[in-house]
Amino acid sequence: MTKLIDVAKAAGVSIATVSRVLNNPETVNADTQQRVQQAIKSLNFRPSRVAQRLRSKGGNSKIIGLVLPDIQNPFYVDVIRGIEEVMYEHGYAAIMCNFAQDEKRERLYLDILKSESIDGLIVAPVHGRDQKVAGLVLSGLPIVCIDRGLTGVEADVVLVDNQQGAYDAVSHLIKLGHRRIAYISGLPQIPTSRARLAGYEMAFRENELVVDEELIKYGDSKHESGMKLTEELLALPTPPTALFTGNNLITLGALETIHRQGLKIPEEIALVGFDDMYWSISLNPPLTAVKQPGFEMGKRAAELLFQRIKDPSRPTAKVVFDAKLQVRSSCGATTIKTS
Amino acid sequence: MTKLIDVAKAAGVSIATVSRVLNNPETVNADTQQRVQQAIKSLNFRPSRVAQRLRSKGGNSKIIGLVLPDIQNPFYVDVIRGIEEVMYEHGYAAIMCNFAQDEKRERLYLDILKSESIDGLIVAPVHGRDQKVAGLVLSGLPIVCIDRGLTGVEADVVLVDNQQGAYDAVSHLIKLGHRRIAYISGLPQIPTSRARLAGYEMAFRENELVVDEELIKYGDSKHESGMKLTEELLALPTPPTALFTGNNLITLGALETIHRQGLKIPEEIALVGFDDMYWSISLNPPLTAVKQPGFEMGKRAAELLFQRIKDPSRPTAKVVFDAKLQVRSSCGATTIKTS
DNA sequence: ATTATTTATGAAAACGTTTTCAGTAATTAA
DNA sequence: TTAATTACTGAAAACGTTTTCATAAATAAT
Repeated sequence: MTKLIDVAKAAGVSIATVSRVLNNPETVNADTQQRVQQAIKSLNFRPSRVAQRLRSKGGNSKIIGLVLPDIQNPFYVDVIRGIEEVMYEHGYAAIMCNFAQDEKRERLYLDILKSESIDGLIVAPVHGRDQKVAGLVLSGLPIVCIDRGLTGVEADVVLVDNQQGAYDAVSHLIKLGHRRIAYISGLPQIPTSRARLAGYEMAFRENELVVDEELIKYGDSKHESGMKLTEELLALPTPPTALFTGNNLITLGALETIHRQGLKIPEEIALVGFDDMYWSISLNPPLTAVKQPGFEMGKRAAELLFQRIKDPSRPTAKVVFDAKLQVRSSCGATTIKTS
Repeated sequence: MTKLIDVAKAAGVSIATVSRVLNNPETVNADTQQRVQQAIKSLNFRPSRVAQRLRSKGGNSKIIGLVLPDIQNPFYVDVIRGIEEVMYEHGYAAIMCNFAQDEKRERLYLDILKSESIDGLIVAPVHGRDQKVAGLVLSGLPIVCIDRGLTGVEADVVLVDNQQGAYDAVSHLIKLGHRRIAYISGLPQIPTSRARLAGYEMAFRENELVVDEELIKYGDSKHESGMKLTEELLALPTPPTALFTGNNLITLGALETIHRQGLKIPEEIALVGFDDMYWSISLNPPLTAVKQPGFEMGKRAAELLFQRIKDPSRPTAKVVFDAKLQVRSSCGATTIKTS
């Protein structure tokens, strides 16, 4: 690795001058500058980011942390892509930490990131009262939360109106005549799970229907749990006529169980999922789903993070995107009216 | 941030001793050790990885780089999960770089990683003669290639027998009676695209059939290109009776086009894809596909990387996994025999 | 012509570790 | 009892930057 001193020698200046050419070119004489630039180019010099980070901490180490619950969920992949898009433009790199919905793992990653002296952090906290993340916010590290906010501490957050999205989905099912609508939730401690439940309940309330508690199931937001809970629901004495699934992976699990049991969608069981995928149209049947703009959310989060890195004292922002119902064919009118 | 000196003061020792307790506990007296450990705990001290990395370069900075072509492709997501699994066990973090099949972007990320003093790198090079990656290998950085090897330079590599996988897929179609089988390839410069083409051609040759060049299309390995090229194929005077798609995303694109045109699978057009997804069974129809064990590949790559970090001189390894055809219902017998 | 100001540069400290080297205290060998 | 090891520990250098401070040269002001 060529370093500052090599360039300095080649250009016949001190390392301070080389550093200045790199960071404050205007403070150095034009032809010295030229000589240094030349040396830099010919030696193909690139400053060590590690040394940079060690020396000048806070705000120009060009690396951020990314802490997400589940990289297997296409929604978060979209988020990552959005974040990466704007990171790349700024010459930033990201340390990716996938904590798989496991709080212990999240903690470990946060510790690592802390000791990596990152400039900032984008995180979807395990739950709203995540002390570890809250502590980092308080410590002054620029942080923006995505998908889920933090209660009790001020922090930027980018998310979707989950309650509204769920409400729309369930209302749609109700309008189609469904009355026994099950909700397969993700982990109950995740704020989005609760918000979506609230939307579900709101739809029932507004239609003067009562929710049957046995139709609400809690899982762990993964494919397997979607499969298993769907089995349980279908095994009920009076099974639901429609399913509202709490996220992407649950939806796919539910689909698998339904197909394995040879049930017809939507004739025998209707399905609406939270989270759309660009290939939802190719599912069997094309899936009706609530779409979150993951890519845009990621971009927005990254932009907010840069803003905060630049100006740590700016007031916190809460960006709420719309969740839009994409109607396809997985939830036609019910044949088994139960009202 | 509490640092070595704080712990040292609290324990009444020098920073050297604290460092030793951390790295070579056996060299320090038992009760001193205890005192230091106590101080570490009570101050909640964690060494700065940045300083560690700057000081002792090569092999214990606990961070690696991850350079992949397309995070949107579920195959790479599996790979990442596998890698992450073993990274996590070792307390390593990964800087994730998604170069989106763009060589310029790959180069920039590699430069960044270099100046981050990573311990090692797992990469799927843009193409076999990737000079940038080759240069890094030559420079002595521990590297393992995944999904695609490097020609002309010795490096560890983990991949799948692409030719065999493609051969199996196309043979299967031929056995079902198909003769006009199209191949939608990803970017031709990607080694896997070529290996899969070779498998395709081999299947034809072994069955004493000739390939019709107009049925081979090259795209950019993404969803859109899968859609577009499928349209082109279907618009042919005598369209193919079966499609072999070169990767995940192309398959989904093809599916979308086929559905939009209202064609029946497999009656009007059969489909076999390269890359399976765990939800392939929920597609319409359940997809027959060649499955790569992405998760295992990722784990293996990470293990190889650790081995090489420990012993940079060990001979390079080439790990070839099997690609297994998962037969589902997207490619029944053809009705339009053309032989 | 002298002083004050500006411009351009370098020397050296600092960031937080690891590691070498040397030295002291304790143990063993003679 | 003295010499030779051995076991611990600390001082200081090193990693590659950025930045402060001082200084020399050049310019402007008197």
